[in-house]
Amino acid sequence: MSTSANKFNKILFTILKRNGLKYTKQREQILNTFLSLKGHTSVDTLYEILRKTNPSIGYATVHRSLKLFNKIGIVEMVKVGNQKALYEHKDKNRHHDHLVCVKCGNFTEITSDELENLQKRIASRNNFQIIDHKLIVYGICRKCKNKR
Amino acid sequence: MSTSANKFNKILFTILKRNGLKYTKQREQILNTFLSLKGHTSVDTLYEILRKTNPSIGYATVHRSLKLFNKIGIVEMVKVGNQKALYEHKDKNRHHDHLVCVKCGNFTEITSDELENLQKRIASRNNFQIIDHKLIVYGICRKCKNKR
DNA sequence: AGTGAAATTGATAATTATTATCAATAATAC
DNA sequence: GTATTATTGATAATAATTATCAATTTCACT
Repeated sequence: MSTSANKFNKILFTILKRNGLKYTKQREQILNTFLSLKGHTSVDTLYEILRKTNPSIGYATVHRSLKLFNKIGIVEMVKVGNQKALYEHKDKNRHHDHLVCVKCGNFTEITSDELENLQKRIASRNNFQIIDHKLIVYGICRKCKNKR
Repeated sequence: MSTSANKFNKILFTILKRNGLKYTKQREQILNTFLSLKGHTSVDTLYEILRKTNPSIGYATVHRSLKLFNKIGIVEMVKVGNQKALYEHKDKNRHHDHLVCVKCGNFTEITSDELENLQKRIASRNNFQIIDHKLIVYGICRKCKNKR
């Protein structure tokens, strides 16, 4: 096991403990495999990959774990419309949002300090205590624009 | 039928026609009943209300119609997480977004020119042709903050 | 007004993602 | 090491949405 994986595992252990949860082999595997992937990963995709190294892992466990990781703040969940949930790495410091192309379905990640600040102003105007926000901009990406 | 309903019906007819769709009694009823309600309406709620005046109307028709109305731009759809879709009146001129309270589930509508402009800047930076956007801010509303 | 092509409806089945159930197993505090 | 408690894996249940399809309705065109 690599040093960085070891480091992640310690962090995982600490966070789970802090939340009164147990550190399990499955959770370790699921998180490490998830972190080895880039971009946006669905439960199904991750499950299929995990099965190669651990054929006995259960689908429900993968589903539950990703959901749990999202809840305790170590992975990010993105949902667009009725589509299935996708999970992505959590930026350590910056929240990011998404441009979604309605033609090809691809995501572009965006970060914007202006948006973070604007959000705070809007919330304080409404006497609203922000926990999080999700901005999805729908449109047509550069590639698809050029296609026509 | 009221004058305003008549007006809506003409608009509906025009928009349907423009989209190559037919004007039906059901679509008229569904839209008019929907417009007579305030706030955020689910398919189920609207279906139950419609059944009182038209017991033979089908659930699928209500579902399809709201979805269609959203597609052709005459009603707005809001989805939060895995919850069922809610539909709301479309603001004629202004897009609006939502603050969602994670405690009580209530929505607060917000409009922001700053956000509209910011969105445009972000999109143009990414060479992205905007169609629409949805911002949902999750947090705790004034009422629930004061409750504790 | 009548007609024919095409769209819509209503009932219901199918689909899909997610969540619940529960006995067996594993992790952790003591 | 043991008791307690959470988690796992398999699968069933749930819930929203979408597909199917025969019967009906709309509408463009005479």
